[in-house]
Amino acid sequence: MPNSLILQNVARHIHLEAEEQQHFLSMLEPAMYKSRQVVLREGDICRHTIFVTEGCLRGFTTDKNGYEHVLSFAPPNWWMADLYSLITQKTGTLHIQALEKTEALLLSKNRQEQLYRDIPKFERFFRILAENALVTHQQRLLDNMSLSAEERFELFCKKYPTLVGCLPQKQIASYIGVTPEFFSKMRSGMQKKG
Amino acid sequence: MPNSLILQNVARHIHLEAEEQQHFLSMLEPAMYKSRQVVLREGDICRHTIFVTEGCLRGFTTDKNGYEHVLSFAPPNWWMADLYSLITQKTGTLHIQALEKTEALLLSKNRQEQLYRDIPKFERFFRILAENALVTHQQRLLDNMSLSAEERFELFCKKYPTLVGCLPQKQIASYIGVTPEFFSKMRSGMQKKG
DNA sequence: CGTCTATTTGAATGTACTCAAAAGCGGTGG
DNA sequence: CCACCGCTTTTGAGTACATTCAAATAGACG
Repeated sequence: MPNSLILQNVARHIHLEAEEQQHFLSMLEPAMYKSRQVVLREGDICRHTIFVTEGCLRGFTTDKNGYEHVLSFAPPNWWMADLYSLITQKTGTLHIQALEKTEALLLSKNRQEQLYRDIPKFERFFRILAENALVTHQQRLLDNMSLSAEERFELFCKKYPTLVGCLPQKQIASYIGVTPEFFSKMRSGMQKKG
Repeated sequence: MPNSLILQNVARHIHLEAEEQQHFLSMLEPAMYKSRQVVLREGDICRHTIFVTEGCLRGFTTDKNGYEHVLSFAPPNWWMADLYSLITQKTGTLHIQALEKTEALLLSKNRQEQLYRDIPKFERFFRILAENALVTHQQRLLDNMSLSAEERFELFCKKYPTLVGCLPQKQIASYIGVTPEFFSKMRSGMQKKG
């Protein structure tokens, strides 16, 4: 079941023969995280690309005042890593933590490089993945610069309707870039209007 | 000269044989833009990946109040495109404009896809390019959420020392996400301190 | 149940914005 | 070469969006 999810995910961009599928799957290690478990902490070297099959991860940093800033959520069918650390194999700044009981498939840095050699199509796959993520991040950057907190929240609701219901407000506040206190006030203010 | 610059840029991530170099170069079209010339406007479909060899481009959006927000600068040796529009071939939201007299090499969408077929190594090249850009944008997003305008400006000065001197303040203000008025006040405030 | 965390509410504060106007600067044409 | 024009930068006053700190309330989980 986790295997079919990831194969389906890969199939969105490249076609694999049956043997290639098996080879790819053989490179993955399953992993389980319990709610709140820390998957990667600031200062660690990120050694895996993570594919979530069940549950939800969050990637965030902690600033000098101790406030957390969420970079991304990874519900099922999403990829997650501290990309800077993964690429450079230097210590990173991202925390990755499970928001609930989470199952994932891990592709180690070494195996990923092996994969590029064995099945070059994966260069294409991860190129497309990176390009799409880049588009998303560029848009989010522009949204953060040009929209009010309220508009950013509305956008979040439109883009991630399934997440809105199940995430703690605190996490959404941190994602759109406001304090939980302000987020709460904003919401009660919005209800009055419509 | 422009050709050697782009070959050097590509060589940072993949090795090309002499014939491959020639084939690659044959796919590029040179382009010249005069100062302030618009390269791509909002609503256009982006049909080329642009490599700047001389001068400087800026990519920005205009919000509903008419304010501009700079997504990126492209000095020599940098790539530029409206990636969303380039990937989807739908109309985009980015403006691209020359900040000064600028020379560039253009790789059309069609040719780029041809390039992936002819020389699959380019899948790797553009994967690495996209991944690095993604890391940069992720970091910038987090910086925008966790740092003050002053800290963001200091970071900009560190990261792009060559750009700081030659760009109009207005453009830097727009990149770090403040109004030109506030940027001016911030700078005069900073000088007094040190 | 009791504890721990998330959410709400309030008051005071601050960072950055808006609008308006003056001053500076660079290029262009007479 | 100077004068003018347009654009950028500066300065100031008033304002707004969002934060900080504190405390009360509500939920979730063992």
